[in-house]
Amino acid sequence: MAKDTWIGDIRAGQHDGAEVELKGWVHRSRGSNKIRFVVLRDSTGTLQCVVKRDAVGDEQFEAMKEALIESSVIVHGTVQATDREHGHEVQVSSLTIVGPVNPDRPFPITESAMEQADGGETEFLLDNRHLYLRTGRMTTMLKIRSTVFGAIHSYFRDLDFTEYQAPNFVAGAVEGGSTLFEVPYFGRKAYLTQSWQLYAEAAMPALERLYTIAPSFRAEKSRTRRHLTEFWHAEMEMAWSSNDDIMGHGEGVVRHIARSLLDENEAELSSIGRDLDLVANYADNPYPRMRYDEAVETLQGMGVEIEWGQDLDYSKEKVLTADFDVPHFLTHYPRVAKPFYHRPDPDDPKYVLCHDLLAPEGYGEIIGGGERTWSESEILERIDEEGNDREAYEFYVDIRRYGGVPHGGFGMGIDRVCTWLTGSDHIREVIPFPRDSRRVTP
RNA sequence: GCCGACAUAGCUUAGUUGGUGGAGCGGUGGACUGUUAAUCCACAGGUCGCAGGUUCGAGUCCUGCUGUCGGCGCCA
Repeated sequence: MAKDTWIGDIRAGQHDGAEVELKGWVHRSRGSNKIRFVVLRDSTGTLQCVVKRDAVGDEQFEAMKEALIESSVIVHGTVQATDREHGHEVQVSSLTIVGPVNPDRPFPITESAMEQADGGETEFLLDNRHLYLRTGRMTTMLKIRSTVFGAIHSYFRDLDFTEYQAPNFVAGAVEGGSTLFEVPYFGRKAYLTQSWQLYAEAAMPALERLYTIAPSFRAEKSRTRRHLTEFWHAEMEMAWSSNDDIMGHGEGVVRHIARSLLDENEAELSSIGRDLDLVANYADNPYPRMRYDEAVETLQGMGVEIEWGQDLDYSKEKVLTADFDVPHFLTHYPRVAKPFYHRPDPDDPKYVLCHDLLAPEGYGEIIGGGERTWSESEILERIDEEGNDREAYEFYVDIRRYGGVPHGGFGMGIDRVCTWLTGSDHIREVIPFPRDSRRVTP
């Protein structure tokens, strides 16, 4: 039963002249009542199969004629190298329709629907997501996405980081003010996690260097092309490290992702129209670091209305990054603009030792991180300062009572990185079943 | 939470100052032995999102509702 012949291999010339058994789905079918050209699709590509009535007999020929788009079929035939469009085709000797498609409900996704969506993902394509995944564009995105996940794992594992899992049911918030998804929990309230960070800090004295790839949940009613309510979060935490050390790894992992895409998915990137030189730029060049104050001065110099102490919102990030040709780090935000766990700068406690990584081309923030407040007295002071409940963070504070050390980490929005590196118009383009404030189905 | 758009066949859409809703794709039937979004002929397919209102007459104008999309804020 197992499949052993793949369209990608045939197109690479590995089966020229050979008899093959090919399993796949009908992508297109056309022809006359004596000869049909069936473009077959599998996970590795498409290939034209030539079905002649004389070769397969009336019964199989009629069956093929009736097989609609996305019918699953097994064909036997001979691989032939040709000068025609696909380079290779299969001369079919026999075929079986495995799973037919009902003509009352034909495959509903048309070229015009996809062109019109232009990556914008119409309601129809979102409703029929299980079928949209089969289209070339979505299949390509899923392959690129897989490379990105693999690259994150290989970056951290090659540097002896340990992969570590935090709970997804939690009792309290990480981000001050962010909205949590509340779930019933045996008569109590629990929440879906927004970040593994607090639990990562708990394991930091044990593992010293740790990372995770996990979903995070935020109940924000955001209506933008860069937000999901469930997104994939790559996070790392490291003992004995400074803000600069952490940024080094943020830059390292992003450049490694860009390099991996060039090494493994050049054809896929080209097929969705991505400029490879841009991606190479992101892989090969260092990412500059700029202090918050500098950014504010730059913006003020450009005539943007901004006061010191304000967080930089997306519209300001966009103005700031307009001329950037690689991602830039923004560091040393005002203490008042950031949550309690950021460590105040010992040289000037008006600031915290933190960083955001801003992607170019207007894609916005892809990483947020920095040093953590690590002494008991300082963390209590910061919790009180923000009016948080000490009790809710008891275990978090307790970590610091047993050999606290300087440490830090970051969180990276993997879906945002995928959106940016593929040059996509919308974060929904790079995840199979996107979740936002208005959609949990299919 | 705030602001702004949109809703016509399975899909993508046209529809002029209000006057009998068209097309392409897809489907069905037929023709065709080398097609590349194949081509050609024919047929089927519509509560114009829902509910009211104005009018002799509403897909078109007005009100409300629902849904969807985009932007802001917040963030990754």
